[in-house]
Amino acid sequence: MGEPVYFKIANELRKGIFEGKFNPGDLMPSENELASSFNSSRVTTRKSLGILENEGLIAAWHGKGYFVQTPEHNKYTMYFEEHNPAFKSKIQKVTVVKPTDEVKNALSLKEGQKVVLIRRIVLNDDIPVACDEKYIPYNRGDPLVETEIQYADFPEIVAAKSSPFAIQTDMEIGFEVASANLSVALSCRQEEPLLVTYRYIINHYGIKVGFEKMYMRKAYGRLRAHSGYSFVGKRK
Amino acid sequence: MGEPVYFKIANELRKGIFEGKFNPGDLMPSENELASSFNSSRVTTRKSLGILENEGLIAAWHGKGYFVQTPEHNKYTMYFEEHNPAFKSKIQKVTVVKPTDEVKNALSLKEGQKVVLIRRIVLNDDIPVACDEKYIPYNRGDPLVETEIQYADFPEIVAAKSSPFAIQTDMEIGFEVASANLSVALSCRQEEPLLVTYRYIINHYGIKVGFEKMYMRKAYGRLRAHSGYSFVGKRK
DNA sequence: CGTTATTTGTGCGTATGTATA
DNA sequence: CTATACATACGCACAAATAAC
Repeated sequence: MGEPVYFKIANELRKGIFEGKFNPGDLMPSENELASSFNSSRVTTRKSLGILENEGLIAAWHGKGYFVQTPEHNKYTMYFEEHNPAFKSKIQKVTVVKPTDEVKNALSLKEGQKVVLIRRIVLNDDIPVACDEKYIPYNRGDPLVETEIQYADFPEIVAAKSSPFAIQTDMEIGFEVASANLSVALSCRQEEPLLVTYRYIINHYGIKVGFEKMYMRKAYGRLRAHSGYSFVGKRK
Repeated sequence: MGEPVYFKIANELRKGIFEGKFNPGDLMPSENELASSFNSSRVTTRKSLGILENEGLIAAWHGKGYFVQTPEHNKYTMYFEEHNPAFKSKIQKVTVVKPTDEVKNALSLKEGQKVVLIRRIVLNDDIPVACDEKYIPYNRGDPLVETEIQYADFPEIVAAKSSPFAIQTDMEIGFEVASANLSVALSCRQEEPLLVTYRYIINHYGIKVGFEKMYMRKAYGRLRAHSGYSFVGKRK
C-alpha cells in the first residue's frame, strides 16, 4: 500500500526546507531526534536523510550533523539531441580529408594524419536549418561508418569497441559566420551568423577520439537547459 | 583504516561495467550472490548497488534484479557563472521602463505593467566583452536592487523572500546581431553577431519572476558543458 | 590535554512484504 | 503454488569525528 516510511519522512523534511523551516546553513535535527519524533528507527531515518543528501539539499558532517546546503543556481542540465525528431536529416558526404588546423588541434593529431569527415544536413520541410560535421582520425583500412552515423549518436559510434560508459564528451557553445563552403551546404547567405556547438569525444584513456561541429541557423531554434530542483512525489 | 567494504564492492562492480564485463542490458548477479562472493552481508552489498544505481550505471527491477543501463550521452551539465571571475563588470544603469514585447511575453506581464531594467557591462581590460540585461516586474514603492545585483546571482535576488530552493531557471541559448542600442553599450559595430543566453527565473508557484538576457561577444569565450561519468575514487 | 557526551559512519543479523518467472 | 529477487524496516554493536568540559 501507501508510501514507505522513509519516503514520508524525506518528503516531510524536504517540505520543511522548501518552506524555509530549515534554511541554508542550518543544522538539521540529529538522526536520533528525527527517529524518535517520527517514531521510526535510526536506520530508516538515515535513509530519508540520504535521499535529501543525494538531492543536494543537505550534507552530512561526521560528528556534527546534517547541514542544509545552499542551492547551486548556476548548475544547468541540458539535453542535446543529435537527432532532433522535429527534423529530417541526411548524410551529405563521407570523405577522407586532410584536417584543418582547428580539427588537428581538437583531436591532437600528428602531422600527416588524415580524418574521416561526415557531413549531415538537417532539414525542415526541405529547407536546411542545420549542418553537422563529424571528424574521426582515419587509418588505412578503417571501415567508413556512414550507415551507423545516420541513426546512432556520435559518442557511441567512435567508441564502439570500448564500453559505452567509458566515454566523456566536452561541449563548447559559440557562434560563427557561414563560410563560403557552409553557405552552399546550408543554402544561406555567406556571413550569416550560426550557433555552433563543438563536441570533443574522449575515451577512457583521455584520448580525443572524435570531434564534431554543429552549425545551427536561427530556424533550428535555441538550445535549452534547466536548473533547479524538482522532487515532487518522485517515485517509480 | 582503508576504504569501507561497500565502497570496495562498488568500485569492483563499477570497474566490471567500465571494462565491459557487464554490458548495457545485462542482468547483474543477485544481491545474495554478490554478498556471498564478496563475503559480506546482503545489506552491505545493497548499499554498493545503491551507489551504482545512483550513478545511473544500473537500475533495480523489483523481483528481477539489477540491469546495467545504457548511458545517456545526450545529457550535459553546464555551469553558467553569472559573475565570471576572469572579468570585471559594472552596472551601467538601473531604470524602470515599459517592457518590449519580448520581455512582456517572457514574464507574462499584464498590459501597462512596468519592469525594472538592470544593465551590466562585462569588461576585459576595459574592453566590453559582454552585456547583461535583467528584467524584474516593477510595482510602485518596490526598492531597487542595484547594490545586491552586483555581487549575488540573479535567481537568488528575485526570489529573496522565498526559499532559495523553490526556484527554477529555464535557459535558452541562441544568437542575435547587435542592435543600435547594444552596439553602443558594447562599443562594437552594429550587426555584430552575439551569443545570447535567455534565462527565465520561475518561483515555486510557477510564476516567472525574472528574465535575463546576456549578450556575449566572441572575446567573452564559449560556453562549456560536459557529459559522462567520472566516479574515479570519489570519496569525501 | 584528556575525558566524555553527542553525532554520524560502517556493518551485520533478522523478519516480513511484494513483484517476477 | 513456489522459488527467487528486490524492498522495507527494526535492532544492535562498534568506529570515528566533533565539541564542550
